[in-house]
Amino acid sequence: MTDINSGFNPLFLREEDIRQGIELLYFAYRDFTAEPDAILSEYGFGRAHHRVIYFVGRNPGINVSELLAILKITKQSLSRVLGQLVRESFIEQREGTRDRRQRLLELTKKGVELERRLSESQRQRFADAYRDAGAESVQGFRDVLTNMISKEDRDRVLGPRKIG
Amino acid sequence: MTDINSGFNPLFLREEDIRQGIELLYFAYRDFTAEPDAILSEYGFGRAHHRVIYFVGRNPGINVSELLAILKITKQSLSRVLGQLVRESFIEQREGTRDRRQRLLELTKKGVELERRLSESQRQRFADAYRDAGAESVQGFRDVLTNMISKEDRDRVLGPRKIG
DNA sequence: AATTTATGTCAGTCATATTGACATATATGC
DNA sequence: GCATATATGTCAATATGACTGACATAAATT
Repeated sequence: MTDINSGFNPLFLREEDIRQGIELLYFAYRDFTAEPDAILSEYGFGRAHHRVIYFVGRNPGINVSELLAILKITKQSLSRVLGQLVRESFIEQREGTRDRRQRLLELTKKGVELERRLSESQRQRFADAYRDAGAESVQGFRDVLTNMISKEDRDRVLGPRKIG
Repeated sequence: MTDINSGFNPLFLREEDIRQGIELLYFAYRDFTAEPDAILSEYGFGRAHHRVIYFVGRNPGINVSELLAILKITKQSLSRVLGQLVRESFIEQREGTRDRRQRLLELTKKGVELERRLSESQRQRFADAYRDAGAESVQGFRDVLTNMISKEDRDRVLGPRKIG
């Protein structure tokens, strides 16, 4: 096995490809979240708050059930985080019109500002990667990641959602 | 702003690209870790154990400091997880030869088996995504993710490491 | 009127991370 | 050889974000 990189052993190469893919995903995800995490800590928030702010911003008027379905966490877990965001006026709730039991969520002006600030750092990182890798690479990036996502979640990323 | 998808507003489209990238990364990472997480819970382990097993497997003979540098966690955090893995014979330690203070880590047979089992589920997911997206896409995937990783970590993923 | 649904809340637990302080053994520089 | 730096370990306290289980309320549905 001295010919590791010469293509004699495709099975080994495949294994190496996988390992590289795993590491790329691990490090990219970690670095991608590092800066938002730092911003959030200024507010005493964590990554969970970011996710709530993100998906409420992305789906204005979303109700609690649908938010839980996207995040795949329990209502007890969401409760504390969402409660904080509402109390500190990053998110506001209104009663559902068709169903008055629902709480429809949306970002306040303050919430929109924080969301912008958080995505800006990610936008920058993405834009840099986009520029350095080129448009074709970006399409490949999308295709591979999309295929890695379970069907259920895939619709969420790709499909034009109508919520609320 | 009725022409959202017609290309009149490149700034908006760029914004949409970013959002899609963010979501792809979020969902892909979550789904990618879901199956290993389930396997780990059989052993009473969590994702932290996976990371330790993974990087020790990838770098046999790694010492504690270098492992800490890769994981970017505190030694107190590592301690509990690594301690468990050592006590339960997934990882063994030997004294450094050049420096007897060092604990050089490697997987036991049992550890290698668990590592295999964990990566197998990820290998499968990656292989499926690879097949569906095609070889060119995989290269794009790699390029974009690589550019998203901070320089420091980039060497870790790409460079041939010699540790121990 | 009975049941289901949307949401909330109380209480306890767990995993993973943190900071700070201190301990020990070994290596290294003067 | 002594002083200092390094590699590692450990005790203690704390925070975040997740979990399960049980119970409560209001509104919608059948």
